[in-house]
Amino acid sequence: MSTYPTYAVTTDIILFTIRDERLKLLLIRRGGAPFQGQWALPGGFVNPEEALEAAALRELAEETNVRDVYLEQLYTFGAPGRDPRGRIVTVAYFALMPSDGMRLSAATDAEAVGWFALDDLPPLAFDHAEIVEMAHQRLVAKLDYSTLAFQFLPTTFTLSEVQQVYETILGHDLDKRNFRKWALALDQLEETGEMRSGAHRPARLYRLKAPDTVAIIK
Amino acid sequence: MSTYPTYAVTTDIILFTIRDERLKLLLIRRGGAPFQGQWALPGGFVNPEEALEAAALRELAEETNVRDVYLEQLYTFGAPGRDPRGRIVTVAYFALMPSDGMRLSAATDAEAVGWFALDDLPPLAFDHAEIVEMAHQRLVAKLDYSTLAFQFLPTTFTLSEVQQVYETILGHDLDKRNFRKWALALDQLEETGEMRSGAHRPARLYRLKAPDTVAIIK
DNA sequence: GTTATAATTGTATTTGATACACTAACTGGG
DNA sequence: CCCAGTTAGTGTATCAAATACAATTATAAC
Repeated sequence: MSTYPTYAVTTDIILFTIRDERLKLLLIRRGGAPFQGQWALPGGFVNPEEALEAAALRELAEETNVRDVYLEQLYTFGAPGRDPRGRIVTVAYFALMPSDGMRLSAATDAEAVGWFALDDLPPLAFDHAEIVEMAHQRLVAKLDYSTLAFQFLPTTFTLSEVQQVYETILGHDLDKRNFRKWALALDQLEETGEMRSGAHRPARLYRLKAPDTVAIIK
Repeated sequence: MSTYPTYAVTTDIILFTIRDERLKLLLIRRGGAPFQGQWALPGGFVNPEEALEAAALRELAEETNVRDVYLEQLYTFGAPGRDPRGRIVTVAYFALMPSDGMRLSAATDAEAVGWFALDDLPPLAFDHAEIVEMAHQRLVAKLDYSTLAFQFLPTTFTLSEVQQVYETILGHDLDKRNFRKWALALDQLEETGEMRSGAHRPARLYRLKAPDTVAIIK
């Protein structure tokens, strides 16, 4: 137990949102070597006194100016050779945020930041394509048995907006009456009493009973 | 990107099995500091050219002489201060094995190896109690939507044995007819044609159609 | 052969998932 | 002010899956 090897540890963040009725992913263009100029997941090295999750949030804020996201650990990637700089162990975090209220800004390591549709990604640095694939699978799987999808919505929302989120992620349409029946039967929503007025018939606004919690609904 | 901190990386393994109709967990008694003499999860440092999963399997074999288990990554624990020796990042793996055919032997770091009922654990070293708790939650959750539980069984088994596994993990009895109907409707089992003879009426033996695969059954 | 024990089997009921079409409320343009 | 366009909102009938529930069969031990 006297001596043991050490490795660099990073966090990478797969941040999803929904824009223009498409599922999108946040990428940064790498400013330095390796893979200079290529698109990659935001992330970076963990500081000595910093929790892993805190490192993920800090990197996301530094590189993209995004804060207040839903975050959960996805998987840890540590195969030898996955980074040309040497043995690097990466703890990947999976994040979701609503479409509104984000302010992006390139900073620090990143020359540029951008949202990409998941079915139209550029070539990615490192093994990031694999990481994104796993995150996508997790997202789709969790739609089924959790209230994860509500993390794509602002604090108040209409049922049609919820349905839109599900349809976008699943990639197909859902029956309106059945969807609403299901959503209300979850016992996770309450009416705000307010209405959203647009160009047409106003819609009731709802909110989550427990806004910051993702419930397992089985 | 010129310099960055490095940390020790370990894997810990939470190995479950079922013995004496109870869910049990494999622990080792620590031979060295810190927490000398306390019970802990098997695990250890990752070698420079070794994949994380390979490290978990190697540690398990070295410390307990257990091989050929079902293994999946559980979670990565990296809080500063979780190990008194310094910053150590641990990738925890969740493992299952059938009750038969195990040969335990203490070796290397471990003074002793033992199986403990999950509801009767000794005090554990480090943050291992937290890790075990998470592994247990994952196990129970996956019973519901996967064929994970079959990894507790040998290659051929009776339906009553399957039911026993479910009842043990869930902690309550299940209706025999409904359970069998459900199990066969999974379309994951096939009859071997053989029977298991015991003290009473012989039972049909079944096997998994895909023995080394855990299917998602939703 | 009698007893004890585990294996095996079916039906009726309840619950949840699905398929499906019309009316209501608003905005904007004429 | 009324008409056209568009989105919000609602109920029922059918099908599938989950549940509740008890008697018979095959073997070993005595």
